[in-house]
Amino acid sequence: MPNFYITTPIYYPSDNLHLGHCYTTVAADAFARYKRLRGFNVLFLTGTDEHGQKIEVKAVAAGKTPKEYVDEIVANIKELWDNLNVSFDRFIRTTDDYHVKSVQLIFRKLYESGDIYKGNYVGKYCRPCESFFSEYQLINSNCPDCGREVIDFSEEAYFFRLSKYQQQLKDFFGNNPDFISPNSRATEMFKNFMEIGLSDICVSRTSIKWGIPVDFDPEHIVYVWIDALANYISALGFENTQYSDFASFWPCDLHLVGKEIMRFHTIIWPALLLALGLELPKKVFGHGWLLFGDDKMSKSKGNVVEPLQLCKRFGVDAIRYFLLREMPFGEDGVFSMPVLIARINTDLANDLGNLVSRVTAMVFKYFNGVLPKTQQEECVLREVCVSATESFAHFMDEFNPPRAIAEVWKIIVAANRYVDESAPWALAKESGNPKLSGTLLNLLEAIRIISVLISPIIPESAKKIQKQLNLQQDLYSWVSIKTFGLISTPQQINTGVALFPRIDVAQGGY
RNA sequence: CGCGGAGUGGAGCAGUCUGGUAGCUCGUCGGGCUCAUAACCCGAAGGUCGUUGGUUCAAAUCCAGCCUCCGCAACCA
Repeated sequence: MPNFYITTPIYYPSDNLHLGHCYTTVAADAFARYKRLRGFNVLFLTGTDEHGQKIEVKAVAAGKTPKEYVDEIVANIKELWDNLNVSFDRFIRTTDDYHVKSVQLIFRKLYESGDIYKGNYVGKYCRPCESFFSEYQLINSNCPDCGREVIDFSEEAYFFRLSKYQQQLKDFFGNNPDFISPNSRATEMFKNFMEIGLSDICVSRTSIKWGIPVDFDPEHIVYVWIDALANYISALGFENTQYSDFASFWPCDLHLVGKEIMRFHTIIWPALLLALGLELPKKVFGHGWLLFGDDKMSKSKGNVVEPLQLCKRFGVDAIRYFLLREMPFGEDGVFSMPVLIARINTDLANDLGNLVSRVTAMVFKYFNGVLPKTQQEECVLREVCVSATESFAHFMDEFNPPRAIAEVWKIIVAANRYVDESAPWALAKESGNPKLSGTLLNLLEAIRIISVLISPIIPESAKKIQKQLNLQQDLYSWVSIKTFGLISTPQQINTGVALFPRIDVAQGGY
């Protein structure tokens, strides 16, 4: 069985997560589930990046130690992933002992090889904000956050020789055109950074206390680059004894990240790996942002929709479906209540939910819930199912959920049309017409295939549908859905409640 | 002249790489059906594809200029 290693970014638990974080994680989950369905041995990693000044400050304000503070948030995050049915295999926290150990060993290794050296960090500092800025971040020579005066600042720090790897990185990009997806982001990275030239980056701070100390120079705290990025290999057991999956799962198949951290994952991270003599990841995919109204959704702007509340109100799968269906491939998408509700009502309730409902209802109405022994009727659905399954796989392999989902809906739409055109209620009037059971069999078959295809997207609903169909488990495998016509009759099916109740906007649905 | 992305019927988008009668979803209007979650199916109206110019037998699609909006711009996890 081939291995597949997929990661989300590790999230910063300075606050509870918002819907944007959910998007990244749910997308990664859908890919992980899809790969498992295709027979891959998947390792799906997520976690939290818990060090740094912002958390230190937040904890003090809350009257807690940093660890107490993040423990609480991390518990919330795990609850959130649980509610969203995120099937991660491993959860790493940068405060985990084994990670701390790995980071220290990595830092030491790079120092000994000369890729890390001691130098002087020069910048601007805003006292009230306790923040550092580079010269050109300043607005009118003042702090970009509060507008007050900044002072010159200099401290001893360790630097990583990023500049040394410029040519190697260029060569790598040239030889691996698919390394960065989508393509527009590759262009952006190349034009904005590679062509301008890379300079060394500062990888330690003495002004921060909450972090991993450099073990041979404990005044210095390892700065976020190495601390956070190293999670992808420490979680496999690189330079620690907690796990031993490095040999089998590295290099990573897919780092799924937001577009704002592309630079770290496509330039700094590969350079660090080169310095360590390790293989580079196969792909970094930079997705767009979930916009709320017209703004980027962010904690500081306060335009945050509470993910747990959304799940409670509309159901997990409605939220998962919305996120995966609505976000254009690699680009920004917009969230709003009306759009969410429209998606639920039209796609989920009217198309999918109603299809399952009307077909199963007919099996009960005409056959008391047991479809009798019958011949397969030739119909258009066979062709639609086969081609949609192929296209679905194609788009999922390209990490393009919206297009993949659209393929499933081609089957759903065709099945609804098939019901109308074959008019089972008319067939039912001629008692004993074998066409009636044959028609319903075709519809159950289509629903079977639909249930498998959507299982990575909306797993809970897929399971409910499969329970209603009441088929043997092996008819829900990927191999089985390539063939239309595997259900044998007689077949008893189960009743079920409405999969996706319509949201009544007039009744104050939101 | 910092870099990149976007501009397509009322709304949201696909199509642009590999030129060849402009497509999807929602909405609107008309019709059909009655199995179903007032759901489903069919049909219609509606766009000179931001703008100007060029290449071509032919351009939303290629080239050049311009306008508008957005994001990024090295230590902002």
